[in-house]
Amino acid sequence: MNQPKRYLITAALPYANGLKHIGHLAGAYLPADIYVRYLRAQQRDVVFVCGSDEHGTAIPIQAMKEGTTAQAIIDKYHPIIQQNFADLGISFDIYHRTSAPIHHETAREFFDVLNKNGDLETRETEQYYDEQAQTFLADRYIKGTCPNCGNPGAYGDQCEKCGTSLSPDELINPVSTLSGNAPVKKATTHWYLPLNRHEEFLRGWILKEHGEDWRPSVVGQCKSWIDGGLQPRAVTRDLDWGIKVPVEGADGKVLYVWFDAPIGYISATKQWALDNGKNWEPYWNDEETKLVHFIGKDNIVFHCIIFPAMLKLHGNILPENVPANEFLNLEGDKMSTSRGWSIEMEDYINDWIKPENGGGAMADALRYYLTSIAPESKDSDFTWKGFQQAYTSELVSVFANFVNRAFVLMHKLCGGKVPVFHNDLIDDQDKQLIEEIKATKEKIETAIEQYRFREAQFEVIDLARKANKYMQDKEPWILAKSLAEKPELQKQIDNCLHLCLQLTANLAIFANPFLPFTVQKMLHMMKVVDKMLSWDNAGSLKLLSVGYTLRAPELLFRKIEDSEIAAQIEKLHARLAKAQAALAATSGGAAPAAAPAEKADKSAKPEAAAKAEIQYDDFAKLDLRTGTILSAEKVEKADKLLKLQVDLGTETRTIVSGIAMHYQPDQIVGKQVVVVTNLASRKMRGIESQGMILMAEDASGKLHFVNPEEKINPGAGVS
RNA sequence: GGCGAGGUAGCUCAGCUGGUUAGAGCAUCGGAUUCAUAACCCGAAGGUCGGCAGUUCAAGUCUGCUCCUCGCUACCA
Repeated sequence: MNQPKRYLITAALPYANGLKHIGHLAGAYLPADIYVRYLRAQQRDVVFVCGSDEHGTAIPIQAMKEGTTAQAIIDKYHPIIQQNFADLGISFDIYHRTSAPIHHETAREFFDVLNKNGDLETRETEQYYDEQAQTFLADRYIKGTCPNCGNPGAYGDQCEKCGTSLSPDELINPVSTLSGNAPVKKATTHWYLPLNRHEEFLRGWILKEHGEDWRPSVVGQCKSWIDGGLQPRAVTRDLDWGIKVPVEGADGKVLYVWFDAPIGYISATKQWALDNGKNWEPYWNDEETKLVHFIGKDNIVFHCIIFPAMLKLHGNILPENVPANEFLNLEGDKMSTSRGWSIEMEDYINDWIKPENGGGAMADALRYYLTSIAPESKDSDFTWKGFQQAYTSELVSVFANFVNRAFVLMHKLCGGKVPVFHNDLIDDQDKQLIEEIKATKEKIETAIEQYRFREAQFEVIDLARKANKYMQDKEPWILAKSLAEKPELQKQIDNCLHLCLQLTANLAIFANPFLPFTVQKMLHMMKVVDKMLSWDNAGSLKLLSVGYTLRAPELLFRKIEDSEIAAQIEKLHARLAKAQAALAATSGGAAPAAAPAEKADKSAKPEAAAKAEIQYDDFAKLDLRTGTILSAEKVEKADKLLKLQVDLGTETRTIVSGIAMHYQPDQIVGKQVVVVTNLASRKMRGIESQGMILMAEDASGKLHFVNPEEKINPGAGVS
């Protein structure tokens, strides 16, 4: 598609259960915004849609925790996130929300079409059901003991302490969080999207058609999924928060959030069209529309496999590209809101973007640094020092300094007006600079169109660098000293500054997608209007009219003091300490060691996970005994498992334990441990495990043996 | 364990179908300069291209093995 008729650009819908951090910004929203601003400058027909993802179980769960309703949660976060994006210059054409009626209609229609066409399957399965609440329980509504780490407050989909993904069936002693009762199994029917039917299509479309133009990591990830065998995926759930399944008798069932969320792109487009008197249909149905999804790498499977399969079945166009980014780390560690190691967009805005702190210029400062370290091909690292350095030595010293020099000199040496260019005096340096301007245009075009924003932005600064050198070589301030005896030198001064000013105007065009706030300031100084930023004007040397009076220079950026950076770093650590303390307080003295950032973000902080009260008889069912580890070896093809031989006095048992990440086999031989000896045996990795070792987890997530103060005889009862 | 993506100067990254002394920006050091937010300009130093073997006249670039990081996945009592 060389010149598409129109573009539809999407950025991943943020989940409306909390604030979003700068890693999200760097991963999806910023690159998408740069791309869109670039397209707009080219007068392309482009719509940039995004919005809050407001369904899914984490929303009502969050509501329970905050003691409010699901509706209140989304009504709280939706406007905050929307405003955060606006403050950072992310220029959505619409920031919609999936709770909107038009989205419900759109998603139901979508489901309906697939269902009526026979593109879905139904299956009956056994699911946990809360008899008191008379409802099926979504995974998140079931709690129990984590089979991996023993955390008693693990959820049915994931243990937040150890980060393990779970299914409700794996929980030990499952309990409904609605009534506190043990749930029962009950049959329920659900609709499935049989992805397995589309393997051939996906293989051809992704691997053959886009094997070259999509990012290697995206293609690789897809290939991995397809090769792993695509399975039917449940499209509906038993839950009361979401979009009702549009089928007779499907009461209490809603569309699974992964199904309705991407459809949010379509409903957002519809709403945008309504608001602007446009027709939405070509954007999703016409082959000449270029659809691009900007996402983080955690979203690849949805946007490259599942949603395209849905779109194809529904008769829509498919994405032309899905430029997924990797992750942004923070000062060397994974970013995670729940762990307290993150910079929320809101934090940055409060500390830097408020008018008294720097305003839009500081939004551009963040945009600049995040783009310069964009995790396009691998995870990258945000550091405050790096932020300050990139800002000071590139944005300010090279870019802003050139603009300032050109303006100051123009005012000092050319009477505050754009000087005339004397064509008869043009020299090789002038010609070369002019060539550089034109070359920059093409370099930026090529880079942006291939989603290489880091490189594109580099070219902007690089042009400013060349401009600095040009000015340095020409030295108009030196020439000015001899004007008295050689008045003809004024012509050379004029030529130099004429070019520098035209180049400044070009810089504004080039920088516009990246630094929109700064560029507005430049336009003001040059007394020109937005229209000048049209991409067609790039490369032109007639952007500023000869004789035109320009405003006095004003600094584009303020200085960032070392103390500010030190304060931010300090703040970061303070927040971490605070979050860790809060976690420790609520989860019985333990904090997650390394909860996966994304997963942790989508769920709220673990709450005190007190188990239901039991009677002595319940406890007495356990047969706990001391044992001594006689030998330990790593289990083949399993990262976490050790196979232990444990001496229980009267017998020696084989126990498989998930502690390999914490102990070397030879470290633990001879250790005394406490064993649950009457636990039903279970086979793991082909080894029969005849018991369970009790472990305690410390605040860092490390496991420790629970054992007698002094060594005693193996087989001693514990009670 | 399986799969995927990466591992190139202190940092962030370029290096296409193998071919002159492996490049850029930042940081560092030295010099020059003052129009400019001590910025700009010039110069220097800095890499056995994760490791080992192989193919080749020639490998950062191809093949095999291996180590490390990240992600997905399996295992998880």
